[in-house]
Amino acid sequence: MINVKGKSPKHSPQAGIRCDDCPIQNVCFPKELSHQELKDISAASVKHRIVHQGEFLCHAGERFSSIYVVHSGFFKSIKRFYNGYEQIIGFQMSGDVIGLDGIASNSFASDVIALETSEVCLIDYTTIESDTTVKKLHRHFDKVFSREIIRLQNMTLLLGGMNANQKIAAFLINLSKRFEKLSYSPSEFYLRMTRVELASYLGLTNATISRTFTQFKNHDLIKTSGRKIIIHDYEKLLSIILDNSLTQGF
Amino acid sequence: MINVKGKSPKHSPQAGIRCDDCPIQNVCFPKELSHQELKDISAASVKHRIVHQGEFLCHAGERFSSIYVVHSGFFKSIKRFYNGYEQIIGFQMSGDVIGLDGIASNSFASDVIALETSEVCLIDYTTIESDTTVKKLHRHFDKVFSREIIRLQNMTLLLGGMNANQKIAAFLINLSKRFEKLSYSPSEFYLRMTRVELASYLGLTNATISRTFTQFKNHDLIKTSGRKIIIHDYEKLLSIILDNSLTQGF
DNA sequence: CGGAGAGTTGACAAAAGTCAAACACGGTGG
DNA sequence: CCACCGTGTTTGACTTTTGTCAACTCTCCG
Repeated sequence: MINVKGKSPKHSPQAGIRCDDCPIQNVCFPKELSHQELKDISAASVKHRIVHQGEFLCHAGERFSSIYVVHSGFFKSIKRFYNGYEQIIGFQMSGDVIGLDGIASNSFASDVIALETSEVCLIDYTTIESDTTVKKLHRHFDKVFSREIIRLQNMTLLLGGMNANQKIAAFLINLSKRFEKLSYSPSEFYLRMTRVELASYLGLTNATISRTFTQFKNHDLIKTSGRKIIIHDYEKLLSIILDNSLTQGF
Repeated sequence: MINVKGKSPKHSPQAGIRCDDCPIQNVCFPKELSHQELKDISAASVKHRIVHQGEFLCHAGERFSSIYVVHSGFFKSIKRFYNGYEQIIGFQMSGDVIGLDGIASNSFASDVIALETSEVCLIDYTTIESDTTVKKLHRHFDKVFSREIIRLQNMTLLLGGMNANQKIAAFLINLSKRFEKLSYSPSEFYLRMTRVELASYLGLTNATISRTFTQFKNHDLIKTSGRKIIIHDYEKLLSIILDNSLTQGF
């Protein structure tokens, strides 16, 4: 298991940054804003913070209220898995935005840790929302956005951290869940894609897909005939994803 | 090279769907909307379309104006690389949202192709924007969102489709560009992360990172001493990413 | 000067890719 | 109705890439 952990957080003082002469103000605000608008908005909804090396900018699960923009310094963001596996899913430097994954569920989806002493700007998410009736719709689409970001984050975990067995088990379980949500059978369904398409999706080759399906069949985890999939042992599929050692074992 | 292409698009007729009795209406609209609000908004900004198997829902580069929600059927989305390499970055089924990557630059960032005859709902992006002054800010943050989605899409390409040499070349070039944008030297910089962190990010091990750096040094592509990187042959690094065959060749 | 953490390197093992042959299966046309 | 074709799938033999484990080196700091 790779150690990508950060130190426990310490005190985080305020930084002395002003938005109106910030060289990366175009990251935080649209160019079309007048000088006065920018001043007003930044006064109302922007704060600044210093984060020292090794400190957490935010923790996965922590309540979301601000989007962060890196003013100076360097961060890593980490996604953790239930079994303790963790993987870096991004490095952020000056001008990069952190925390977009927090909007979907009002809590951050990854840990972010400073790799050197850094300054960040906090943009208060609640105050940049509009007051009109369309606000609801915007809020809604922000969540859609954020969910897509989380999905892609999970995709990087899968592609960067899993072997072929794990990837395919994860794929099957994911599909099973999605079918169940739509009130279709979670244990018996047809794939709509070819093996080649599946291979492209999972960063594998179709030969490996085939072999792994065969392997899963031989261990009575699933039954397949062509595109039809029957999941026999959901729990074992899950354990393959979570526990690397099992993967080799069977 | 994997063939994940779709057929050339044909005629795409309208589908007969109504939002107010749609089982997945909560995907397109927030729950808090009244029945009347939902009716008004859907009348104003939602259209429907049938896409037959093999047809494109949208092309990368095509002008963006709507977000798509899958009503029924199955899609694949594909990201293409300059050199012709292509990779599937997602499968979408009923309730999944397509096209969020189009907001950043007003054009879609990936091809989306139907794997079976499907119905989609088009949500007109322009009409769901608010009219207040805060509109600019929202529009701005939508772009920030969308850019993050595109970054993660590119990450899945890297993790799913590249070998160690390509991943590391891509990482160095990406970092070089980002430093250049911030008016730092693009050819000489310090890494802020350990080899272990880099390995976690790229889905490799630190041993492989080290070996690849050494290999790059031996071929005069870069010079390293500890965390300091000097890029000697940017063009060759680029060609490693783009051309698989070169990767083996040197 | 010594110790800790980070980085490099070597020997070997395991995973996945490559290439090619064989097989399955659905659709089409004789 | 059946032979044939094309597309997709499975499987085998072999190769390449990357991982694993461990030893060794380097560098920075106290």
